[in-house]
Amino acid sequence: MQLKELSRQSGVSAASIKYYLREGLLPAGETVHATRAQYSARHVERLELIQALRRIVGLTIEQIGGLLRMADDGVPRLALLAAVQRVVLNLDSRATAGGGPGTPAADAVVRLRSWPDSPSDARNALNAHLELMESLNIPVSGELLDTYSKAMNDVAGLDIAATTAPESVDRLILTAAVGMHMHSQLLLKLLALAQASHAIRRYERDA
Amino acid sequence: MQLKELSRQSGVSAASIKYYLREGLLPAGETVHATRAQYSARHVERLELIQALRRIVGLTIEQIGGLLRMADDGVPRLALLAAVQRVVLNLDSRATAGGGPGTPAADAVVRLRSWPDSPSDARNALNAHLELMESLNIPVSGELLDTYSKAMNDVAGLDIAATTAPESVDRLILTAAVGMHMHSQLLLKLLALAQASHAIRRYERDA
DNA sequence: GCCTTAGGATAGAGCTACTATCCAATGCGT
DNA sequence: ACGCATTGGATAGTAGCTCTATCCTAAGGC
Repeated sequence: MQLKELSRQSGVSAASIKYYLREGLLPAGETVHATRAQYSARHVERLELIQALRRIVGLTIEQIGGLLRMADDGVPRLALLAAVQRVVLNLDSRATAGGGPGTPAADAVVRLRSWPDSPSDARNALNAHLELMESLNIPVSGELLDTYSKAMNDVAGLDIAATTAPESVDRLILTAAVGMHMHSQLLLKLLALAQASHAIRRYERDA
Repeated sequence: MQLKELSRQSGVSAASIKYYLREGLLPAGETVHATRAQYSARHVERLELIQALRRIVGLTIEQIGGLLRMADDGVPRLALLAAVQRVVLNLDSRATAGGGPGTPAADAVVRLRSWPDSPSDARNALNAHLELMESLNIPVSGELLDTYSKAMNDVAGLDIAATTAPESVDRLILTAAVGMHMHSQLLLKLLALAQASHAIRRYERDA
């Protein structure tokens, strides 16, 4: 199929497809002649992936490009999942310069939950975030971290258990990114409702 | 003090202050004469609040304006807190048209946790989100919701208990917004670490 | 042989949050 | 009294992002 047909099937405008080609999100079609290119079902799939990452997950073109380039370079799946996590869960605060000493609180959490103690984006992000909270004078008690981390441990156990390894790398990215986003948002919605409920009870009691 | 001094004390450029005045984020100073205005310590505080909401919490000018106008209109604190929650925790997906029938799953959660059963932004957002997940074919089991909501109930209990009512409304917004944002981000960082830990264990076992 | 399409380049549009410039009016220091 | 600095108001420009549109030449298909 050629550009116009690809546009029709994917629902993405021809101009946008050209833009994605320029930005390296979509591999070039097979050039038959200087002015004719063939696109395949893979291109349709790739476009659907791009749309989902843009519209549902809300990633930027640059972030999507990074993930897709990793996928095309054959990066191992675990590393790819870590990259997905980084962009979906915002682990790349500029403050996240890896390799710092680590906060005592984060170390305590990792020990308490007996999580594998290896440096990672998630670990660095946690350290950076705890330091940020400290610098803002927001207290983080051991009890709070304990409760939070226990809750997240329970949740993550279910999340990972529900994960089945998909066929293609593109689909791995799709399900991982969309799933992570939806689950984290679900968590925040439940948090909001729980907070509101507690707040109502408290205000009623005070009144 | 006049504009230049206000700019110096707050660290915000004079041009930006003018912009905030135009957008109604900052109340006009007391006009002494046609070309002279007096600003007070309240203006400095307000600017610090605006900066925190922009740079730390990442709200848009429009969202900040909405909150500040509510505060200036003397809206009750509980309603103000709900508004803060809405913008900080992203409860305003366009799909959140309140008053729908409600999903059975959400009803079940509310009953299970014995949360006050009143329609609210949080409740609507949860309903909309569950419907969205369903439309995307992402299964949400009762067990998952149970685990998630129990975790969030525990967490919210601590969050609310830690809240002390601040003096001024401006400070209420500041501590609520920054606190909510930092706590929700902390939760996501812990979720990331927990997921990564579970994933590593799983991949190791599979390998 | 003409119409359509590909690819490449470039420019514009719409959004957000500023930033800069220009202006007339006017107070303050000297 | 005079001029510099400052104010509010208006307007325009900038920068980053994601497209969208236009223009062009080359070339294949009917």
